Amino acid sequence: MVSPCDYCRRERAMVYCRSDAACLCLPCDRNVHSANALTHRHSRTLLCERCYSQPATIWCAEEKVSLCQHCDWIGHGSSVSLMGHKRQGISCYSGCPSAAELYRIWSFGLDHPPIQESNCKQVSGLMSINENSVSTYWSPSEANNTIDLTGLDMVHDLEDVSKFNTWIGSSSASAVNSVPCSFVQTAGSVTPKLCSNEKKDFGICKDNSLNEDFSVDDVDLSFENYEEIFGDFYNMSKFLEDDDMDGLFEMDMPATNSTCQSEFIQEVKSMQASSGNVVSADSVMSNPGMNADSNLCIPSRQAHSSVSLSFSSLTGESSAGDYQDCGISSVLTNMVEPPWLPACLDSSSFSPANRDSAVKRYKEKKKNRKFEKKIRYTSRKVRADMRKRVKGRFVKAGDAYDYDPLSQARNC
DNA sequence: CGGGCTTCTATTGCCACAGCGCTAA
DNA sequence: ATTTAGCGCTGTGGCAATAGAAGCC
Repeated sequence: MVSPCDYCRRERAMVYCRSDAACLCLPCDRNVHSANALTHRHSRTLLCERCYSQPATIWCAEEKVSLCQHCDWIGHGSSVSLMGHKRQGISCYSGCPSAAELYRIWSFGLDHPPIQESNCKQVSGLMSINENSVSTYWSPSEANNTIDLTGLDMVHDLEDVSKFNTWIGSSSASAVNSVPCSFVQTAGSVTPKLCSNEKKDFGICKDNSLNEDFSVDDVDLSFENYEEIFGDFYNMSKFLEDDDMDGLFEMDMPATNSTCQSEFIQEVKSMQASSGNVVSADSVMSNPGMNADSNLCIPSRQAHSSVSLSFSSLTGESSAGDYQDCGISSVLTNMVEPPWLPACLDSSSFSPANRDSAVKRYKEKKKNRKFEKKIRYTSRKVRADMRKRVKGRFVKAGDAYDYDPLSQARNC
């Protein structure tokens, strides 16, 4: 039974917002979550196409359906034949991603992008981070859970793991959650570990460092007219045939190097220490399809290293569980390789010159980045500065006060 | 090792009201 | 089509209350 959008009650619900516990159609998803900065951070994912009530965590490439853990378990865990289905993790996104980015996120098995560039209208929005699994899950009979390290053409001499998060077989919880890797923080070092039963210290980097160069800056993403774009989402073959998605987004392209990674680790540690909370990202977008299948134009490692990520408010406004559910925790723990990447980037666009330019732009933006309070209305500030208070609260003009900002005594 | 206590730090809510943005006349 | 009036909402800063973490016994 197809679920109607909880908001408009007219369109078919396609995404599930964990924060709102609501099933939304894409236009409403955008409307609701562009309302303010808080709703902007709500993590959403596809809706399970079986039960239409739970967030999907799995994309079954064979059946071409998105499934929640429960439905996946029922569907794939019970039958030997179905167990062999090739599946990918579906992760969450937040903010207001563009049509192209949503396409990239959910491009499992798509041959063509859903839109043309002209459909992509830029408005403010946080690009989110792809939570990409780091390892490849195979059925035990195939590879004994070995991690597929193919395709790791290390530009920066990093030891890394495959970006593919496709697996076959009955998915374990860790696999389904697409959180195959996390860090164990020890004194002075960060050691990655597999969350699955099989531990393998594959080493994010030789010096246990991560890439600092995640852009905190916003990346504008958005699109309008979801209907046009995703109206037939489930019939992917009808998507438009313009697959030239390059250039749709200008992305910061930070370099990956061990020094920066080390600094970044320290930043993360610092944030963890200061927040006392699980470090989480406010904007998380995943794109398992984009690199999970070789048919989908797997980007090069170099390309991965050049992707900008948008982090802010790392203190976690949503519950840790929310982020964990959608694998965001592993975004930070797996940040060795920013996974958010256009599906079919031409490798030539990551030439050394472009890369240097991108790095330069990134550095400049980072340098100029300010987290200080921003006054939007100076007139209101002036008024507030002049206003008299009682215990910090504004009082009516003429009322007795205990704080006069204009008082010389207070100002000294 | 866990509980209770203290200390420290960070976050949140409150207040009045000018002015913004929108709608209706 | 333009102007005006009215209304609801936003944002501004300092303080107190609250929450949470850390340290100690």
